Amino acid sequence: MPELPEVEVVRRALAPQLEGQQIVSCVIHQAQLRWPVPADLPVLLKQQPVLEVSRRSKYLLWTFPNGVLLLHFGMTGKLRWDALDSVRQTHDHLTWHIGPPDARPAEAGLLLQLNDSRRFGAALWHPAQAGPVANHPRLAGLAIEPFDDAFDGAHLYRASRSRQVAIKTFLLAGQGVVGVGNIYASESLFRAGIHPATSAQRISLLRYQRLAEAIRQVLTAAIAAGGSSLRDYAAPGGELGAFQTETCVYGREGLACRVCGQPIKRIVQAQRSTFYCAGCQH
DNA sequence: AGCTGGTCCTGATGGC
DNA sequence: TGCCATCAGGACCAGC
Repeated sequence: MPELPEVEVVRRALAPQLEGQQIVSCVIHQAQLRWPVPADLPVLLKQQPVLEVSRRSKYLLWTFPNGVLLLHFGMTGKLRWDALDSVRQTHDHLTWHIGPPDARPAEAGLLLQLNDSRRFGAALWHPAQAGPVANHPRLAGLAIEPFDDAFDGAHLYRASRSRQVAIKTFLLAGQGVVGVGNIYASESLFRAGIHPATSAQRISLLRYQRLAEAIRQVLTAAIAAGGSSLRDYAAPGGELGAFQTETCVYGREGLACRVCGQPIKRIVQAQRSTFYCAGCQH
């Protein structure tokens, strides 16, 4: 599932391919995603140049002169390049025809498909006249980015005061830092040696400093691992390969901990699986 | 204000 | 072999 590292990997691949190009056309095949895709999106995007491809939390942002397109990949969303004459595949919900900035011939360029079988993803529009995209309702309340210079243990510590929920649940809620999903929450807590059921408000500043560092390390490693599998992504006909990040605890219930050998445990917190090592995490 | 549980959706899985 | 029930999961949101 796309978490922050996956979205960042996509952004890095997509930015040089999209920036400076124009949206020749845009077609909505299925408007019913997490929220309805704006019906006027094809009109808004037609012949608009892509100025920048950026990211906020797990949202991929395409900036145009007249506004910003926000893409969220939910559980199963992905982008795929296709040749112009390709047949649309099952669950391709949005198609962009991408071409050179001053392209007269409509046959120039490639198709970019948004494919999302579970339709937990989203495609939203933020008009330029509404001000900075950070004002968008979906972005306005988001916590700090994990790679922001201002993100550290003290930040997590402050954000967790009066929060009685388990630290794993607190991380997933995205109120202390964004972009840490179910996989990386378990992995970060393992790396920091913190038991996932610990109440967020009862974790010391020192341990939060370790956790903040662990989050950065885990996400950095995941982004680095994604780079290799993504190489094909940008090529026509290529696909985004399965993300082969080596996990320490996630999905390893019953297997030996890579550090101490104890069997990895699985519990359910807030209806989400959590994996941890009772030997390493307290 | 904080917390719990429901909700959207489809594909994979397992039981019978 | 086929059918059906169950489950996973991001993130919002209603209701306590």
